[in-house]
Amino acid sequence: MKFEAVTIKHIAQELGLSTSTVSRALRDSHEISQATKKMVLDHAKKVGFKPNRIAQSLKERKSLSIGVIVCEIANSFFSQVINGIDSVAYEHGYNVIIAQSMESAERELMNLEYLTSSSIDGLIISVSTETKNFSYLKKLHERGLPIVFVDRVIDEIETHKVIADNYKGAYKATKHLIERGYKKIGILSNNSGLSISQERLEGYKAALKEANIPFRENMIAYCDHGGMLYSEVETAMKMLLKQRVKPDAIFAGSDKITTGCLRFMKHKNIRIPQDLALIGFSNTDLTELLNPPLSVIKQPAFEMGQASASLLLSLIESKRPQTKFETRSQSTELLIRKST
Amino acid sequence: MKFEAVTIKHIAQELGLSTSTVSRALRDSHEISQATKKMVLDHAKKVGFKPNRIAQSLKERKSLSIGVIVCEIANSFFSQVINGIDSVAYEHGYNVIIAQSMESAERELMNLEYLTSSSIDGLIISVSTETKNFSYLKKLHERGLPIVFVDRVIDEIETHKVIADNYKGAYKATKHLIERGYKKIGILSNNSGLSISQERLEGYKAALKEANIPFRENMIAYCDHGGMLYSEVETAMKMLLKQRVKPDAIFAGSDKITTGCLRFMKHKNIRIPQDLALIGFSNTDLTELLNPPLSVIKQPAFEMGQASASLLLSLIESKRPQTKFETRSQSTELLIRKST
DNA sequence: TTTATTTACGCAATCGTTCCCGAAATATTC
DNA sequence: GAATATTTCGGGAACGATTGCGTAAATAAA
Repeated sequence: MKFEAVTIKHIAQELGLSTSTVSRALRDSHEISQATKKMVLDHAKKVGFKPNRIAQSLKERKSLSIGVIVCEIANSFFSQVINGIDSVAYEHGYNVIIAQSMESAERELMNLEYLTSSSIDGLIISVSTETKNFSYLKKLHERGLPIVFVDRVIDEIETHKVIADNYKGAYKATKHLIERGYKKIGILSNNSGLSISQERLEGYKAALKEANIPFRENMIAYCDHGGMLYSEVETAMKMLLKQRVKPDAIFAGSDKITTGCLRFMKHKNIRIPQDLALIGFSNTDLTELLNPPLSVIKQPAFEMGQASASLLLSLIESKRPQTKFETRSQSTELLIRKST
Repeated sequence: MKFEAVTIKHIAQELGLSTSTVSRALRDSHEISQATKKMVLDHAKKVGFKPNRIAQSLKERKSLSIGVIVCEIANSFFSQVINGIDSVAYEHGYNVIIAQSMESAERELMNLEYLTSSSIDGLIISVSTETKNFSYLKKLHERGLPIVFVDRVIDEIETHKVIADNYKGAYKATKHLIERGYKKIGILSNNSGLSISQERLEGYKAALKEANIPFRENMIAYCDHGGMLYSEVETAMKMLLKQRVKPDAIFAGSDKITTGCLRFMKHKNIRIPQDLALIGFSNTDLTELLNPPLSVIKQPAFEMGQASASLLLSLIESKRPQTKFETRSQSTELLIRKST
């Protein structure tokens, strides 16, 4: 099935002009007379001419589309980020091509190859939990592909990065728990290799230290795939609960881990917050409707998406190679509810 | 910033061959000797050659990308649909370009113009609540753009459609309420113009009729934007509750309406299900963690996405214009929990 | 040895736009 | 009125990959 479009050549023929003249008239060049311009424009409108973006891309050597790789679209945080990206990309006439890594380094690599072969002008990526080898990404970056990291960043590559203030968010959450009287605070962390995990762990430790509570290594359990599988949250929680000194509160490190933890506690009939308090990073707008209403640290996901898109566009549209990069850290919000 | 890629021309030059030979060697043409093939392939691999998809698209007159328009990405139902679309599109080497209408007919039209000018090979769309004028879409379809409707379909255009079994879903939900002893069942419907609203209303009516409960017009309230704004759910609920005969149960017609309704009832301290029972269409995986755990009708969103993508691809890749179209209806699931 | 056939490759056009040149046609200057 | 400047347009070459056609050389058949 073909979708026959009208081209500049058609217009030129019907109007007895050359394609160059038509092209210039459409682009409002100064070297075309008002009369011809009007004629061309009118006719173009009449026949519904739409420039072929693919031909333009080939000629201009840019595709006007940006690639986005996140671990999962159907995740409230990332879907909000995408929403933000979409909003500014759209404004600037860019397409957004989305791919999911599903927390798999292999799929991420495939997506990467795929998107770059699709001639994207730039990339926004939040690396998967599994990714340990950044060489391909690095190579792409060195070859000149504009890249912006969002949320899950890596140090090895110098470029713009957009993150939430994970340190402070975790600090605030932990401090809140301490102020509520909890002293044995378990932390359900995302994959230890992730930047967000490390920052959040630091924030957690800082709050403990400030309250003179010693940090215990066995109070930390990792969910290597960010809670994408319920089973890993379950295992982590069981590990935490079979310690000699059981935690009286849990601080969960990601959206899926937080809700996964809540699910676990419900299954085990653990009362919240009496038996065990719960606070975690989460971006669903349903947290206040949960049982109990969940205290959460909320990230400005939409704004983070917007920021990363505008940074990427500035990178793409800059004439000469950038050398100054910024890491934009956006503040999180602590919402205190019944679970703590 | 440019991202200089290696082209066929480079390879040809370095190997002392013509571009045609290189191209043919890469495509494993029979008219190239094994020796040259090997030489080209090895060299291509060494320099990391990736064919320029834009040039291919221009030549082949297809872009290998499909457009998707939904009302909102950050909506559990649609993000799952997109997930399904992505999974099959990716397998077939297609890009997915996503746009959001935000329930606005104007934005939808802009997205439509935008995506088609981006030379998409086909379109999957779930129309916005506001859309009343389908002429642009119709024109596109007549001009040969393959289109598949998902969830929110329109009768005016004959093509493949993928829907959930809305009639049966609504019927099951209403019947369930009746069996639980509720007789005054209010319905919080999505925009009345939408196919899904009509089908769900019919299912609701059928269940009432079967139980000899008369249908009352004032038991139905509409949320014209599908509950995208909390305020419209609030208004609708207030309207329902100020009737002379107040409902003892609510059947909500969409994801956002269902959770919006729950939110409203919490704010008003309405006990669920004692004062008012609640069941609704929803696809969030958090419903069992809500307070109370919500009885819902769940749609096979991921599978619907998959189905629409494969139908679209069959349309795109079919040699001659299709005339036989199917409407694939996928069954919903009734999950009974504490809210009813 | 001559003719037919196959093998292996290059030339050039094509997809739809853009843009560098050059060239009329018209306008301006001395 | 000749020389110069300006305006307005067309020719044609890109962009990168694909492909029909042509052809030289190598091989096979007569």
